[in-house]
Amino acid sequence: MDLMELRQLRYFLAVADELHFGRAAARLHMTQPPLTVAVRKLEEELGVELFERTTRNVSLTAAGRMFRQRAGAVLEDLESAVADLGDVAAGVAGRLRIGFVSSASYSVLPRGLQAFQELRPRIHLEPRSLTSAEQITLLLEGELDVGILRDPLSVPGLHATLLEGEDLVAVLPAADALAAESIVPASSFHEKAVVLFPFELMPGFVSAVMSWLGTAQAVPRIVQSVIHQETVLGLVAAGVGASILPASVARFQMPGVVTRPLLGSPRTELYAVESPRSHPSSALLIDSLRGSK
Amino acid sequence: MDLMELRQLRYFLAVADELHFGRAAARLHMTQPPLTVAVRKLEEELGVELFERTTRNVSLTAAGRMFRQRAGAVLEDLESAVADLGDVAAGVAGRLRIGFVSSASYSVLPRGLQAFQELRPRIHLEPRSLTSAEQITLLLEGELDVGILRDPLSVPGLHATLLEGEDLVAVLPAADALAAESIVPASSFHEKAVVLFPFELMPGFVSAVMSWLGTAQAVPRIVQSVIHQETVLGLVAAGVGASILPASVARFQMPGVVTRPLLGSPRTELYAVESPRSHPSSALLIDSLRGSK
DNA sequence: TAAAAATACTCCATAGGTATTTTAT
DNA sequence: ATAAAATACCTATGGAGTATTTTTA
Repeated sequence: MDLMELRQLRYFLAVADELHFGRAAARLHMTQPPLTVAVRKLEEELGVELFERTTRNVSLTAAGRMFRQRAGAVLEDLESAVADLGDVAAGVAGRLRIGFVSSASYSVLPRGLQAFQELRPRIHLEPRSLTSAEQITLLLEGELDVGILRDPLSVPGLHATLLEGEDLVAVLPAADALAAESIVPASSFHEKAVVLFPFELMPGFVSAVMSWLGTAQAVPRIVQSVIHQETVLGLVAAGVGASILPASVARFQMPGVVTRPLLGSPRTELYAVESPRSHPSSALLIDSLRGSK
Repeated sequence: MDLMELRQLRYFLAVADELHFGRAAARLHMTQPPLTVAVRKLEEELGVELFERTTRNVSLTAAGRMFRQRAGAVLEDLESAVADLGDVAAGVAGRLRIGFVSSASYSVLPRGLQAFQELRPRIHLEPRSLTSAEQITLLLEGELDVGILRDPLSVPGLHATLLEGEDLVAVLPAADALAAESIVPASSFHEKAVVLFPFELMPGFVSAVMSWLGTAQAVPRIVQSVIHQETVLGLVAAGVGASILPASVARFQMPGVVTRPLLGSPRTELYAVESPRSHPSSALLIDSLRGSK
């Protein structure tokens, strides 16, 4: 059964169409004897008679009729796969696996994907919400074509493109003393209860925050590490602690939470990172993300 | 493109699974060099790179990922077709194309098909209402596996099995003078307006009727030739003419129509006819039709 | 430097050709 | 008697093996 070959299927289908070995051979640009032999061999391998033959008449058996249908469909499927291959290689078809940090899902991502989809309607986009660390792992394994993440620690083998920079802001419970300030210095976070993203999952972003705090030797007390911006805001509103987040959190307008600019205007940056063995349209996607800021 | 072979697809899929030419070759019970060559050749034929390779790392390209899906599905489809082949050849699966005259659709057919379907649930039955003549043509062409028809003129190459015999009856408008008789002789049809099936479409049945009429040299006036029993009854009810039909028409109880037995009790017979190149379960179907009379 | 892919070559299995025979109408 | 499938035999392409080289992490 492992010896069956497409050649034999093509021969079988030609004979099934013509019901005449001579004409089928002509159509296949070959002579009749090897065709007869090849079809016989196929029947032996399958253990089933596909044709009833006399020297005057060739006709399909019930099994042959069934196999004609199925084998024909198989060949068509294969041909359509081959036809699509060129399009995928050229980057006009296929699927593109995209990772993104949740904070990208409100601005860059939706607009960028939409712009890209208009250029490449036959590419199926598969965006997944992932942490920066997860994305870097998957990008290196080739399981992701493009990652959208914050402040990547530069990783060898991955090329990063800046999508947008954004100021960081202090996120404070309304009742917090610091809420009275119009601008918050790093020193004021010293010994303060703080809710932050876990370093392991967002190494770039957290180290950016830490380096700003380091300018004033401020060492905050990390009371919680949580992954999602929304959760951070909830904890701040509940008075668990203060936090530092990208300015775009202001979009949420959460009651009981106020935001203040930071002294020295530290920034966080959103990058698109391309896998070395990514889909050929990855570059175009990154352009779309940059263009639709 | 016409040179692609299943062997190459199997090789490609093995390498795509292992992402390592050496291990893939082992799995295929072959050595590494010819595997490398075969995959390279496949890529050349397709005009597309399926793998990114270094001596340290083999990974799929976007095109390769797509082709892996599609080619894998193609192989599975083919294997399932091959697996089903045995069942079709053994007659436990497949489709069975059945022709029947409309008058069989009330008794033999439904019961017979149901009985058969219980024995062979995986065979898909395809019954079609056809005239006797159409059935004989299709049976000879191998386009039909079994035909159910009346009084076949014996045709070389077709084997007929008697399913049931039935008396013929006179079918008369209620107002007809013959309706007063309790039994109708052939002679009374001489010169009489008669509605009958067309000879070309039901040669066996019509010649049976004619031969009975011939016993009394009766020559009726054929005023209409129609195909369906139901239409014949409508015309008789409308007073267009008398007719001769199988006794089972009594089932219809049509107002304005009476039936009378015929002198000499001529009969019509329902046969199952098997195509010479029919499905292996044709014989079983015919048994089912006979058994459930 | 070591592991793995690529290249070079050799051999033989088999696909396909030519010539002929068999068979069914 | 003839058309077409089956058989016999031959040839050569190319698939697979062994030995070796090249590459990169």
